[in-house]
Amino acid sequence: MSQDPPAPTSGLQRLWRLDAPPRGGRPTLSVRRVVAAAVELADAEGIGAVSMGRVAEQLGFTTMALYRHVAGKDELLELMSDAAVGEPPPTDGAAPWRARAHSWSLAMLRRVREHPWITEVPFSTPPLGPHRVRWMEAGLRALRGCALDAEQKLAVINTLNGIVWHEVSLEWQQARARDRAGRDPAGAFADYGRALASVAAPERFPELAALVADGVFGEPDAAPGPAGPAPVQDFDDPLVAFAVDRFLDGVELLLERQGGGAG
Amino acid sequence: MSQDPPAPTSGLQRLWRLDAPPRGGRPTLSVRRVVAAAVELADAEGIGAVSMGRVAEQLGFTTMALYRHVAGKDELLELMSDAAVGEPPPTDGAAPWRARAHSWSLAMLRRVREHPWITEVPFSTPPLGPHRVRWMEAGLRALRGCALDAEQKLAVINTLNGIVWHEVSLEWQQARARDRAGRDPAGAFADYGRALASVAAPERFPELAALVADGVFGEPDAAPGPAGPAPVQDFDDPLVAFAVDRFLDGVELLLERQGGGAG
DNA sequence: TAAACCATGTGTATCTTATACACGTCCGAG
DNA sequence: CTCGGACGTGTATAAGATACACATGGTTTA
Repeated sequence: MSQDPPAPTSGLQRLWRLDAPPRGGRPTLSVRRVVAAAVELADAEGIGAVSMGRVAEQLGFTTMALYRHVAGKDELLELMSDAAVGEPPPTDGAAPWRARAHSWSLAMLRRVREHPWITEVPFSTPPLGPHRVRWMEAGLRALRGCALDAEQKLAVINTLNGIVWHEVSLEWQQARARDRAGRDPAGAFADYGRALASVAAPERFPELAALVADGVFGEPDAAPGPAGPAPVQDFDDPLVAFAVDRFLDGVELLLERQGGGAG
Repeated sequence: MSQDPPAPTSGLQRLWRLDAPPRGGRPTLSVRRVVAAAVELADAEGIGAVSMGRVAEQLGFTTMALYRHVAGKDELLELMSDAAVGEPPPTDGAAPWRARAHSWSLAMLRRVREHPWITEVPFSTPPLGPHRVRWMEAGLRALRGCALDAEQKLAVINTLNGIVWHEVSLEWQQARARDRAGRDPAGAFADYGRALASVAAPERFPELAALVADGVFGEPDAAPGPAGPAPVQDFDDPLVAFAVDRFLDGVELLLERQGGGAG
């Protein structure tokens, strides 16, 4: 009755106490290992493949063993996505805020791309995990010296986050559509461009049709082969970079208008 | 063999053919009705509540009846989210692109807010439904007369989308956290602010702690009552508006730099 | 050192859901 | 009038989450 008052936040606590020393005895399983296995599984086969059973199997334990370490699947998902974003990179104290914000965004982009399934996890909670919180802190630190008020800073990092997540989410969906087409040549279009083309009648969707014709979604004359391996484009960021840069330009502009210079 | 070649895209087709005339005879159930019922359910109780069974019950049919009209739950979800975004508002031909883009974003924001569960639907496909596509078209139309190239226009509307969705997603998560706290006063924090406060130790998270202290996440001295009904803030958009405006400012700036004026 | 404890795993049972299949029915076409 | 197909129904199956009660071995306590 002394060491652990049930505390109103078991969930949150678990989120932050991954390292609680193994309490009773043999430290075979652990939250860390469970989460790690789950993340690995998701990386390999998507969140769809993450079931309590599969994770347990991966670890060589029974399904129910997991419940000794996580409250349930929801909590596991929360832990997974927090773990997957991992640690933010250090903030370059010398760089101006603009450059720091930019690289913070790109770092996040890369991280999320490594675990694209994060974008599919149905979050039930706003970001409260230790890693997420550390990214927030890092983002705010990046904006130090920028003359925005607290609310605006928060809006800035939220927006950057939104841009990045949305982008990865789209990439991911397209990639999936692509390889669904690979597996089942009859069931889906080889790529988003072709699908859009089939659907965007030029009379009703002139603008869209023009984009498609422009090849913005991929060359329309790319081999329509039954199930080409689809050369995984690795546009390393032009699209996101565009968005991030425009947004940050806008923020800079605001600062200039407001105060004349950077605080 | 004349009216409906099986076509490689039954899914896509169903997405676009909601109005196919009732083929055989009595038009009791229909894709429309199924989707409508599902949307209603999701609006009322969240996507979590949407199961084939519940939807069927809602309509007074058996679960299996639904399968005559949709291929399965995934397709239903796709149809639902397309239906939920609905029709984009008309484009104001007279307004400048900037204003049009702005109101397009706000229209989308409002729409998504009406059906916040959309942000939780695990998309397996890039946007191909008729409504989604119409929103894209509308977005592009809004950008007509703006001297961006095709790719950039696409990036702009994607970004605006990302900003909006991410925002709604956050609002939604916070709202849920809030009323989870209401239901189970011990299980979660009354609000995000308090939760963050409990977690963001000032020594390790100075920036964040400052924000929290600033009351950016809600006043820290708000009654910590066991389950206050939590005055649902209705910031109609200041945060999103900030993001959208900054971004569009950035785009304008780019155009000025590029060409001197708007095409 | 012996006894009690408790954290950890296990096995089994249950409940919810999605979905395959086969059957009956009623409509309109020939 | 009869046949075929669209539409609903009912039943069966399988996956998955999770509650519960029990076994076990190290830790702690008397």
